[in-house]
Amino acid sequence: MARAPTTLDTFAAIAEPKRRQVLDVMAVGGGELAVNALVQSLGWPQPQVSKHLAVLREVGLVSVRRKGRERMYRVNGDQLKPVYEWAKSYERFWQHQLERIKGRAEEHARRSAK
Amino acid sequence: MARAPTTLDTFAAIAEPKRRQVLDVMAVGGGELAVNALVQSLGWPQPQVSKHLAVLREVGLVSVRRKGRERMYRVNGDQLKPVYEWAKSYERFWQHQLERIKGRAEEHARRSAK
DNA sequence: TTGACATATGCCAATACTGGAATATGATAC
DNA sequence: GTATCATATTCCAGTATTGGCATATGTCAA
Repeated sequence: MARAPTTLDTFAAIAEPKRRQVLDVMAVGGGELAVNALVQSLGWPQPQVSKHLAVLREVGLVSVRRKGRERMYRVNGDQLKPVYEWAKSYERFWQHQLERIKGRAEEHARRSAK
Repeated sequence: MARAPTTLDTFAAIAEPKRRQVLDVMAVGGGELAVNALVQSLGWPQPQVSKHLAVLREVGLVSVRRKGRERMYRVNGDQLKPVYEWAKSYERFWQHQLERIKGRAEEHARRSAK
């Protein structure tokens, strides 16, 4: 057996740093952006941009609209809400700084001892 | 050329559904949990649990403490804050969606009232 | 020491993901 | 029609990741 579910979901989609970058550029743009505009902004090969957009589209993180021979992409933030909610449910855990420091020190000691 | 950066970061760590499950069980527990307790709760083979814990440890999502021959794991929610912040920065994109739904509902109500 | 318990690690096979280049599709303009 | 622009898709190679099993490490108890 092998690589597990790989359910192509939102979490998997945003695991790729480049995909987050794509979303970030689109967010700054605010409205719609053509693929070419993204290619310009990001400086990546066009097929690479298109492929990342395809993944984002499949999980519903972006939506597309045809406009002449261009395709206008728009962020669909809706799909990020579950991520937000999930992370937020751990809010109570990010206040115990003493605990964190202690844990890190132990981890470091463990690794150095090897 | 291959599988890209794969910078083993927080986003990649939580991309695995099972890893989120591990965190969720630990969060419900509230405090510390031994590996065996996780194995019991999850019903997975022990090596699998240990390996997922190792990944979570490497990115700092959990911390470990020795207690006799057990290892007590604890959620380190601190590392989830960046995820929370990033998703939150897209808040306006899902509020926008809400506005649109609200607008449509009002429109519908107005038409029904006629 | 020996043995049992708790956890981590190493090795392997299978797979799925990414980037790259070439090519296909689709739409406009001439 | 043909040429050109904009974007998507296909095929490929390389690699990272996962699960499964076996085994190693580490700790306590008798």
